[in-house]
Amino acid sequence: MIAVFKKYITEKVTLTEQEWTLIQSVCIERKLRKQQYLLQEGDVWHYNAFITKGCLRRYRIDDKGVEHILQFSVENWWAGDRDSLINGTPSKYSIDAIEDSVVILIRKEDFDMLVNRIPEFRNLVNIILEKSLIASQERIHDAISLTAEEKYLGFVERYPGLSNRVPRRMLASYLGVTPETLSRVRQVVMKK
Amino acid sequence: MIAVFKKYITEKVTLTEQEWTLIQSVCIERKLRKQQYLLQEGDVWHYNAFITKGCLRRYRIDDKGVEHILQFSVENWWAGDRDSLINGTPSKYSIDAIEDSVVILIRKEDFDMLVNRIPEFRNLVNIILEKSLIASQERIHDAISLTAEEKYLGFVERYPGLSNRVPRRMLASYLGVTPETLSRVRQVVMKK
DNA sequence: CGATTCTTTGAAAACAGTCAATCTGTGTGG
DNA sequence: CCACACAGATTGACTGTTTTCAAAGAATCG
Repeated sequence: MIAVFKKYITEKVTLTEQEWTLIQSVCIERKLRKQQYLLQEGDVWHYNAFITKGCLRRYRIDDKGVEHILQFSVENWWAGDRDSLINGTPSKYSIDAIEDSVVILIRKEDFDMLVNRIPEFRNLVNIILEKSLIASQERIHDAISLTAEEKYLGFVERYPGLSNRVPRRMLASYLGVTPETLSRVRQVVMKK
Repeated sequence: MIAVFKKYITEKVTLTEQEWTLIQSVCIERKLRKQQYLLQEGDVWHYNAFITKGCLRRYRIDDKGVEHILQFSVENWWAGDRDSLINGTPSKYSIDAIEDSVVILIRKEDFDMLVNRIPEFRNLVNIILEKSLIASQERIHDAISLTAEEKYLGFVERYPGLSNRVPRRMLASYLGVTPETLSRVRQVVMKK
């Protein structure tokens, strides 16, 4: 499954063979069964995780026991908890697999080494950061501006594949509405 | 007012005198009167802006003419539209001053030059990016999880100075509720 | 001081949430 | 392979919160 990662990397930046070998040398492949945790709330997160197969979610649980999903990550995207990683603090999030998945883990020290030794890699990481931030801003905008129906339609439009891939209650959680509300919203949308 | 910027920079990283001179050479100071635009929706944004005095807001206007504020920026923080800056696309946002303000503008080309020539500066920029992303994630969590009252209390706690500094209707817009709701929420909170 | 904008208040309507019951689909063990 | 159990999704009735619309009071600015 590391081939997926190589493809991803080489499509974005041009690397020498040595550079790729270096990257590969610090990659840890890990399989996750559906439901399995990659990170549990309270633990410290030490990696960057790239998903080569499957789908993960990062979420928090509030005082009332309700889950709130911050992110879905599928193949060719990254997962992890930046806050815990950078500050070394216990994570507020849990991450688990919602499908059988395969991820590539790179330890923070190794990742930093790659960033320092491979300028192209640094660029790539930076672009990802920028994109993530821009996407977060969009999501904030949607969260504070849109009705439940608009949020749902916006999600379907933005992530066409995902809306049929993740369970509805998780989609509801991601959108910040109850499963019941999502169900009703979908009914209305269907009739149009 | 450039002294504010120098203080900010030198508190975060150690620079040689030449490096600071280089930075200073590309800084453009601009005063903004209350209400004045720094960026108007539809324009392309070419800068990074550091606020040395005052307070700015970045916002969008929806189809119904309602403003939705994505960000407040006060002294010692940054403003701008990353999306437009990086992709060269017309901005979806407007940025204007909600107090008489002073900002330092650095053109994108100059900023990139600084990042390339001054490793410490690159680090600083990266840390800011990371922090912004972490903060955005927190805000998303709040937006999808909290009630109006909790959002308000959360804001007051997180930005104690700001809640009395920005007009209430703007605070409401930032939180994603109507001014009326915020007004009522505040009443309830006062009585406790 | 007058005009404008902002904030608050009130009442009604729209919207989303809750609770409970039913329906559906999936996976498991017999 | 079937039947059953279980979780997820939907539906209905109700409650509660937030919005909307309208108007009055407060603050701000020229």
